[in-house]
Amino acid sequence: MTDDTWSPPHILLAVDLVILTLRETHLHVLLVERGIEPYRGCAALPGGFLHNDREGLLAAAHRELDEEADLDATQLHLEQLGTYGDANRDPRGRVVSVTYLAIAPRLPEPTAGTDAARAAWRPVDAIVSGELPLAFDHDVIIADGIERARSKLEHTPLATAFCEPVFTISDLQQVYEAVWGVDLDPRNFYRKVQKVPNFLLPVDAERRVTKGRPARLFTAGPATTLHPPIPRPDHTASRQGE
Amino acid sequence: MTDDTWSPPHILLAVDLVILTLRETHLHVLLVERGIEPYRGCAALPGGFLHNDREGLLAAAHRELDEEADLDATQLHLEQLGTYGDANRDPRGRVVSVTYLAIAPRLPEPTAGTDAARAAWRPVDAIVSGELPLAFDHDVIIADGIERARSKLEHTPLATAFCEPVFTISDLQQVYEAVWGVDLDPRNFYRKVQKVPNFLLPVDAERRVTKGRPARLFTAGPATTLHPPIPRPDHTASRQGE
DNA sequence: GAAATAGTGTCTTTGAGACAATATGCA
DNA sequence: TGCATATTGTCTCAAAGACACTATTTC
Repeated sequence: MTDDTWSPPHILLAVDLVILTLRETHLHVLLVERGIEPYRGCAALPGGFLHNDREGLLAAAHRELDEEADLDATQLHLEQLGTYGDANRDPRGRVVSVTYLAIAPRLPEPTAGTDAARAAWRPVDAIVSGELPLAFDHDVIIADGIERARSKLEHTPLATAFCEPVFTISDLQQVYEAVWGVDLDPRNFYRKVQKVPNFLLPVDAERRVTKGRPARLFTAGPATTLHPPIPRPDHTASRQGE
Repeated sequence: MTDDTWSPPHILLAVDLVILTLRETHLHVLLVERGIEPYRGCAALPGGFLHNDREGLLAAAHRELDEEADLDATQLHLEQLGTYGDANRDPRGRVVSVTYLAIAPRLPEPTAGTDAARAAWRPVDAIVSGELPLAFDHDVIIADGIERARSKLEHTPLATAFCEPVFTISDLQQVYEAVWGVDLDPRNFYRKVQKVPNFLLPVDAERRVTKGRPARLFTAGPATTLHPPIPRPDHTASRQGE
């Protein structure tokens, strides 16, 4: 940064959270109902303004996660998604929002009696289709968050962050199918994820109640990137005509 | 965002740029010399504080690109890299910096007589190795920018942004080799990039002066993502020194 | 001619995807 | 038993990488 002269900035810095989870095989995002203008009564991402007392951005994200979603921030995958600062995105003035993407395992309804009482899980389908209008540019932020999650499923063990600490390969497949919005062959998926080194660690001699044959249980391994990756099925079949 | 009470924020918002280019087969980044404290005389990324008069973040990035690098912002690939807001990253107070990654073709030395007079291209090797100390956390920002560029080479036509409007496949290979820091087989590379639909468009019946056989010329095609990708060699193995 | 760079062919290994076949539980 | 889910096997095709070989220029 340089040493420009500048007028005293009247900029407010906010932190907003895109918290994704899986409910009933569908991807959901946590939204709150706004209590005041602008966009009063409208659905919006949980978030808030930065505390100026030397609070770091990531620390602020964790604080909002705790305050608004009543989620234990520890053990939750959290990463910076992007910063949104269009001049007119907030009618109150210049608000720049740093957004974070959080991935959570299956979770109960937000607890009443807390800041999170106004919060609820919403299926992302209703948002991307425009059925559920959102405050500010939060629809764009959510779309970016979903795309980020989709992309990271290919190369990172992010899918395990949607699962319980111990899970079956079928559980894992449901994550991929829900986030990507596709159907995958269970047999090929099974072999593929098992072949990636350090992706899944078998939990010795365990099983689980279901209808058919019991499934082996796994935990997330130490891998940070997947080699080879789990490729997302072709969503753009285009060919060159030379 | 919610409706928290908050103390009036004393936050300064800056925009910093990681401008990468290729010079003599090595990746370089544009750095300026700081004129005032803190870090006076130290190398730093070009950038500056946001003008508060409803200037968008991307617009601010373009403005700094023009002011400090004297580069024509049009035709330059520019994307948001990340936002850095650690509480103590700037001794003057709370400065949150939104960073952008810019990719430029081979460029001349920064023009004298402008804001860019203090600017110079520096090899990234000297920075990641710690030989050239940087102001603030700019070493981390540059490292993140390089990693972003490396990753995007695999799945996007970003490499063409390092090239002139018309280029040979050999030129393109040099980009991949410089950014990834590896050696690639020219014959496999040749076939591979040509096989990706809409990546390269042949320029009809052109050639270029060199020592050996003339090479065909290409321009960037309309592809936004590469199917199949150009895979980065296993970087757990060898790296090239020099 | 030799040297240098551009471009093609071919072989081997590996992974992706389709899908048959087998295993093991529950009603 | 029959059904449902889990797991294994096999086949085909495409892609990655190694590398011999041909093509076209300058010297």
